[in-house]
Amino acid sequence: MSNDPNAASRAGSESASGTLRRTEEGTCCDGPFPATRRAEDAAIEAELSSFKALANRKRLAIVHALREGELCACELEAVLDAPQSTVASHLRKLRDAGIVNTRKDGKWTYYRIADTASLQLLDLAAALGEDR
Amino acid sequence: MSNDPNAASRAGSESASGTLRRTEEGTCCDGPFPATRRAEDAAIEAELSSFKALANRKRLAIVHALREGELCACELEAVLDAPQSTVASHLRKLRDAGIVNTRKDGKWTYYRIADTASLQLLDLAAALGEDR
DNA sequence: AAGACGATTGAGCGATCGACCAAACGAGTT
DNA sequence: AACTCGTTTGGTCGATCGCTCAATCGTCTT
Repeated sequence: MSNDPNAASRAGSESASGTLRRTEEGTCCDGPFPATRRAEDAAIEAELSSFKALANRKRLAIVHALREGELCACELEAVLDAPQSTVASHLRKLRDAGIVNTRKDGKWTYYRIADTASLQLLDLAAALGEDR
Repeated sequence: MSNDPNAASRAGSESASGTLRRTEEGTCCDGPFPATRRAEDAAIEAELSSFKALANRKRLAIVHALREGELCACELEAVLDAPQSTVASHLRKLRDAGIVNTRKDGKWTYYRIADTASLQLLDLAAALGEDR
C-alpha cells in the first residue's frame, strides 16, 4: 500500500523539503498552478450548463419519458403531474441546455431528445450512481 | 419538414379523436402512463446523485485538476483558492457520489478520479454544452 | 509532546432553485 | 371570432445550496 506511482512526479511541485501549508511561511504549495487554467474554464462552463440542466428530478423524468419517443407538452404535464408553468419552465431549461428539441405540429409542440449524447450521459451517470 | 417518423406510433396513445387536455372531460391524456414508471425511478435517483455532484463550478474545477493525476487536499485548496472547510465539503460530496477516491499516504490525503466513466461524463457534457 | 494535515461540525448568511398562481400573449384550429 | 395549446412574465414562498468562520477531533510526523 506504499506504492505511489506518480508521487515522484508531483513531489516536484513543492520539493519535498517541507513547508507545505500556510502555517509557517505564508502560502501552501506556493506559486499555485501558474498556467493552463484558461482553456479549461471554457470547458467547465460548458459542462456546468449540461450538468445543471440535468441535476433535477423532474427534468430527468422528462428526459426519461422522451427516451421512448417524442411527446407533446400536454403529455409531459401528465408525466410530471405538475401545472403548466412549472412544466414549461423545466422544458425551457432543457431546451436552453441543448438536451431537447422542439417540433411544432399545428396546435401543439413535440419534444424530443436532441442528441444521442444525452442518452449516453444518462447511462454513464446511472452507472456511476448505482454502485455507490 | 413534415416527416414525422414515429407520429403514427405515438398517435396510438390517445387515438386521434380529440379530447386531449383537462378541458372538456376531466384529465388530459387520461390513463396517464400506467406502468413502467418504477424501474426508472431507481435509475433517475442514481443519475441525480451524479449530476448534482457535478453541477457546481468548483467541484468541476476539482475534477478537472485531477485529470492530470492525483492531488492532495492541500493542493486542491490552492486550486480553488478557498478555505479548508469549503474545499473539504466539496471533496466529500464528490466522494459520496463516487466521482473521486481517496488514498492516505502518511500525513496527507490524495484524491484521484475514481472511474474513467467520470471523464467520459465530462467530455460528453462539454460536447453538449459547447455548441449551444 | 508538539505540530501539521484534514475531516467534521455547527451556525449564520446570502444566493439560487423550484413550485405555484395568475395573467397575458402568440400561434394555430375550428 | 372563439377556442385550444403552449410559452412567457411576474410575483411570492419555502427549500436547498454554497461560503465562511470557528472550533474540535483523529491521524500522522518529527
